[in-house]
Amino acid sequence: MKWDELEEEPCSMARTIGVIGDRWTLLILRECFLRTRRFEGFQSALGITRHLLAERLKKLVRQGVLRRIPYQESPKRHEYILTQKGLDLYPIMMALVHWGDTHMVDERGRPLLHQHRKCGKNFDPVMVCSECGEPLLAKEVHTHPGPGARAPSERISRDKPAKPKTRKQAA
Amino acid sequence: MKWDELEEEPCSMARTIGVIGDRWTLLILRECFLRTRRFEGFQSALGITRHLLAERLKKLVRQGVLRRIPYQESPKRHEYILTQKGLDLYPIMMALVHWGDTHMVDERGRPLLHQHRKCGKNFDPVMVCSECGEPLLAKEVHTHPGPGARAPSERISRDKPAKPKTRKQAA
DNA sequence: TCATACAGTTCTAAAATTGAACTGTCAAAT
DNA sequence: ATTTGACAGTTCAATTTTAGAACTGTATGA
Repeated sequence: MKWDELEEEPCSMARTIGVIGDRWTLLILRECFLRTRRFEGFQSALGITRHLLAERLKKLVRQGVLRRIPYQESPKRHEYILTQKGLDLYPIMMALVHWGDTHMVDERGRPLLHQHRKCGKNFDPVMVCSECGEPLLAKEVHTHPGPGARAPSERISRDKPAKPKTRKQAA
Repeated sequence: MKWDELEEEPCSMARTIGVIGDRWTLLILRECFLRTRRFEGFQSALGITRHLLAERLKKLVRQGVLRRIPYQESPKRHEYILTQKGLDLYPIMMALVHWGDTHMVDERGRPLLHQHRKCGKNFDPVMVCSECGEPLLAKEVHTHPGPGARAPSERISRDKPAKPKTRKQAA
């Protein structure tokens, strides 16, 4: 599977991954949300090679996640600013941070705290159902094909139904 | 930056990316949430090379995201099951899907609908503040260093304060 | 005996990433 | 007038990853 094929998969997650699903891109986006806007800023904050940084920024601009805006003439200089499409990545960023806060902190605790302007408190992000407002648990969600689903015949096979025949003892 | 260094960064997002931040790993996890459990199941659903699949599964097991459980003796066969740590990735998956649903669908509409058992409706995931329950907007969140932050002197520089000196006209 | 299911491992070729140097414009300092 | 430094890239060889295909080995059923 080539990476531009990802964007044509009938799967919203695959398409998202096609746009932001690599390590450097995610780190670049972290910096965007931390208000970094310029080439040198990204480069020195991340230690990414200039080559890759240039390429990733181009891709994010092409995808409409960042906008390249001139801030100075001669020599022409540009800032990279999140578009609305980019700002909409915020829940993904927060979800990543929260999982790290939950499962990857050391004895010292969280590297970063988040404060909600509206209520003034440090918070964790919680994902809830848009319809009833209850927190979402994987077990309580059922998926079914939507209008953009691939026809059943095209669908990729999953595990066989485990037709148990006579196998020597499952453990 | 090497990839195991990522996990030692004082940043929860970087650490999370160190565990799940590559394209195949994310797709493997999608399959896990869609109930795929076995090597062949992942391989045929994703078209990933067997080599990479084996490696990624090993890493996810090492990281405690998946557990490798025997389901058959001779030949020994195992299933890969999400641990609680793995199940906790659900908000990340849903956030990825939701962004794709919002920004990457074609005319045909969403490939997959999600139904919440509790309320019976198809829903979108919404990220809210754990303290006040309001939806989170990037603009309304302030970050500040937590106990696990790197000492200020070690901190990486961001853009210069744009000391405007006398430059020829910003556009 | 032969074909098939399953879960890998091994190998080479192709692609992506790293690291370092280089380009070019302009401002400020010497 | 010349040098230095900031900035935003581009170029290129060397290394690392990934892709693609074949191979290993146990066991079942035909």
